[in-house]
Amino acid sequence: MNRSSHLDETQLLKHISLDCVVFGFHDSQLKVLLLRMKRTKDWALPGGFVLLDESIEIAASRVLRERTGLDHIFLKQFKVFSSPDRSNTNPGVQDLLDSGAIDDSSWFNQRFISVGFYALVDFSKAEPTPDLFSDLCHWKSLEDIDLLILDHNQILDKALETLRLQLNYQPIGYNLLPDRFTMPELQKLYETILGKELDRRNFQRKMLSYDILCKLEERKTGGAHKAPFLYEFNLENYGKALKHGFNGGW
Amino acid sequence: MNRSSHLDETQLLKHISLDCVVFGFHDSQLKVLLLRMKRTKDWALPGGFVLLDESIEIAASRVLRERTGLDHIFLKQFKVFSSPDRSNTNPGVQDLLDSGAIDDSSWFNQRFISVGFYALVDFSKAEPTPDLFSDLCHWKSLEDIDLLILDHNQILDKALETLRLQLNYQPIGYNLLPDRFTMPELQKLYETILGKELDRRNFQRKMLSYDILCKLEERKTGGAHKAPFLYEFNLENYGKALKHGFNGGW
DNA sequence: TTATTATTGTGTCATAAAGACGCAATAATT
DNA sequence: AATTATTGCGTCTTTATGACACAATAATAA
Repeated sequence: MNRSSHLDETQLLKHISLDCVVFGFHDSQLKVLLLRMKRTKDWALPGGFVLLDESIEIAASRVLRERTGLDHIFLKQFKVFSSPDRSNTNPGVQDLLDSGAIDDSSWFNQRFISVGFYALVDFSKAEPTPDLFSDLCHWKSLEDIDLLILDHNQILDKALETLRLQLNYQPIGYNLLPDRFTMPELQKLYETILGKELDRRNFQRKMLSYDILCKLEERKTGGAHKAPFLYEFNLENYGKALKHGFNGGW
Repeated sequence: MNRSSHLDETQLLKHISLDCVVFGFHDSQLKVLLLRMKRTKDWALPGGFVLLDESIEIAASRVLRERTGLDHIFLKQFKVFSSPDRSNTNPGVQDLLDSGAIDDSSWFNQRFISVGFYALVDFSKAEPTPDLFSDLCHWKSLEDIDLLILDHNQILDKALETLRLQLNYQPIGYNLLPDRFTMPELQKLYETILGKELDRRNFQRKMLSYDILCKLEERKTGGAHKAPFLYEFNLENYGKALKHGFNGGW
């Protein structure tokens, strides 16, 4: 999908699509970017197709640029969804066609194999923007999400599972938090992703041991209690940690 | 690809292929299954295409069944390779066409996005079998592999990287070793995958702590020295470990 | 202005995991 | 029967994790 008002199918690779699970963090909640389909009002993950001269990664970052206004988003493939009947589950392609939500049946009627990506973005910087087929683009809290079109619930679940796994061997936060943040904020992010509470003091000890944080002189005032220090990521070490991973194991 | 003598392109999903990095373990070495192209004698990873009614996983297991004679192989997607010029690297599609290695130019001339899988198989049980386009199917030691067609070197490297990562949070061995094995054999497998030596006693302690092994009464005789005990995997716990993973971290 | 309150900064102690290494037992070979 | 390389099992030290104590403090309430 591009910014123009219609799909130029001749420029797209057939049978291949991509879907993005875009995570943001706000009000101590994990949010996901969703689109509402114009006519059926069904909700869907942002997605798109691959131009003839694009890699799938380039296509995904183009789609995300269109949906969020952001460039250089953290983006990772996590699974290919290819069940031959994936277009017939939940509100499926036939429902969308029947309802008129999709007017270009020849393109959408083909079988698609979809590459799932998850993305981590700074909630405060993204500007949610609908695509050609949707009238709304919104952040939704995980618990507020029910039925999505096609196999998008499955895609979302798998993305979350992958994100939780990633937490165990890679640093997270740089892409989801503002540049400067407090230790409690970082901890809350981890707790939200994991879905469980962590000990404040042990969390800080472990996080500091990774050597990816810079403690600033400044504190974050305005809260109702003792002002916590601000931190920022040490990008050099953060990058190394991303590359090499924590928890070697062996 | 199927067992018949030609490709029935009408039954295949266009633009989509899959490539498998099949790992085996033999003589204390990690091996990978490779095909030699009929005319160019270039080496390639086993791969194939997706039938109209198949998921990509089903297609991959079909391909592996054809290449190894084995069913229910451990198989995992690890990355999609989609660079628009991937068919023009190394010995690329054009070279294959020029040399006559491929006679069906209309099918192979399209752009493919390839889903990379890695597989773990019991070396002793597999029966390497060439496909339509190859005259040899062989196990090759990692260090003996040089230039492969297309982006297959890149695919192989990424598979190995993924396998090493997997070692840190999942059990490995059931798919690569015979049913009964000794602790030194299991250790050697880990050392080979990781490319480094491990302390014998610490390895055993850690491995036993996972509670996925059953120590048998019997020992493996025939070696030149003290006979080591035989072990087998406790499949129930092994399955749980696969599902839940080691090294929680948080 | 002072007391209150919830939260933050820092530290301790007990337990568990990981790393380094010692030594006797033993299966085939000399 | 002695030799040799390897295995089984253990110890000691260091590091990481889990659970919790207590003083400091920023906004708010009295």
